[in-house]
Amino acid sequence: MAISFTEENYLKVIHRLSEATQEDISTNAVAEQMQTKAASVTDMLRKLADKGWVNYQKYQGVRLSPTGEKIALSIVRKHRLWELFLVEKMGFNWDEVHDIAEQLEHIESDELVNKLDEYLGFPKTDPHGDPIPNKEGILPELAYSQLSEIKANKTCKLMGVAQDSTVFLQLLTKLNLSLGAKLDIQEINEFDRSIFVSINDAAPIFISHEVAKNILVKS
Amino acid sequence: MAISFTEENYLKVIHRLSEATQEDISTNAVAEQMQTKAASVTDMLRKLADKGWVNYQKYQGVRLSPTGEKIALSIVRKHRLWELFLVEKMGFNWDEVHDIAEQLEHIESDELVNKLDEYLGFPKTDPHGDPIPNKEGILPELAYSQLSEIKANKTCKLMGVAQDSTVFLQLLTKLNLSLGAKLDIQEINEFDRSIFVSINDAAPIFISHEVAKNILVKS
DNA sequence: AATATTTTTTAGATTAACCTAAAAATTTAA
DNA sequence: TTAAATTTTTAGGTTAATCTAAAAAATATT
Repeated sequence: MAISFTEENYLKVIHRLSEATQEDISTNAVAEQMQTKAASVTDMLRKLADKGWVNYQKYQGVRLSPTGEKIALSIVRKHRLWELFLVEKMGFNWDEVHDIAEQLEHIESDELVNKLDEYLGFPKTDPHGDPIPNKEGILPELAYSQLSEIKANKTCKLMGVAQDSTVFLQLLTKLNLSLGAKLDIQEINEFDRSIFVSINDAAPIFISHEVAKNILVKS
Repeated sequence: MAISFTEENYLKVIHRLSEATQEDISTNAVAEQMQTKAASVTDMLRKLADKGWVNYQKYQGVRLSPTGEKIALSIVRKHRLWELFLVEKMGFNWDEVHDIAEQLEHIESDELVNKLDEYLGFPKTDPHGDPIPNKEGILPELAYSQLSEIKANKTCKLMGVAQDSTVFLQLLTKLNLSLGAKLDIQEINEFDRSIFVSINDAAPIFISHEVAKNILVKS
């Protein structure tokens, strides 16, 4: 069945919201992510339900159906492969690729996606540490912790970010924080929960709790 | 000013039709290329004229304005660079890339296009021998002849094709005809204007006039 | 030059995706 | 457990891109 860019974006957003919770996703939550009004979302949810891509009962919120899940994962796969392509092959920085990948993720050609995957060496993660679903739509679960949850005096490694907004990534870059960085937590301040941390054995600096929440690490 | 995919496709089609003639382009000609109805074309031409991308007077046909020409060339540039990328880097055949490039040509990022250009080594032509406009939108004029215009007993080299439909390109591939092939014209048959020609010094074969018209060569 | 044919435009509808404003349902709080 | 607040849906419109059918203009033919 034919699918429009808009429908793809809705499925992607519902998928993203579903990763964070087991609950059904509310109309308002979708509206906020789609930067649109709740009324428009209601219309679209009915349409997506008619097409069999979501389970939706009015006033009850929405979930992806198995077919919808498959479609969403194929979009995520494309998005992340293209992001990696842009960084690895085109020489973009990790904070510059999101918007271009938002366009490229809608290119329709399974053959192209699989060739791209091969060209990149069947990568497991994108430039932000997010896992790339494979051809079968299986997404390797990477069990990382938020830096904000790590105890003082522990050492860990930066494996990913929970956000890929330009401002956030540029801040990390400024702090010399990139994938693979070694983090030694010296101290956690009770007052504002900011973290005093040494990055790659350099002199320690302060990182806000807000930033630490969006940094994913492996012990 | 914002531009839609549809508007881009109209400008591209008007540009393509304008290459073949000095005359204004008729509504019907555009309709045929766009696979749509003349009435829809009329509406769109008025809109494109309002935006300043074409010069259009009703019943008088249409031409690209300088701005429209610039936009059209940037789409052609993207299309051809992506086609070359697909063949050179992704390993597609020259008859498989057209439809994917039709999608990729609408990706909006000057930075990406220029990086792609660099990545491909600032190529002059695409996989079908068509010239690639440079960053400034200048399209190198390649003065090739149709194989159908070459006299008997001459030798020439295959430099491009005047068509990139899958059926045509697959036929050429079957005949062992690809860019750079050496062609020795043995004889031109008066009856059907078919050509008896040796390809890369192999035993000569027959090529129809229709095929020869779509093969571009350099003497 | 008058008529027939073809091309192009206009008029009026349709569909997808959105909107605002108002109504209905659900959830929260007194 | 009612009332208040919030969320969601419905109703009715808008815009872009298309369509069909009919009217108007341009071109070709006798």
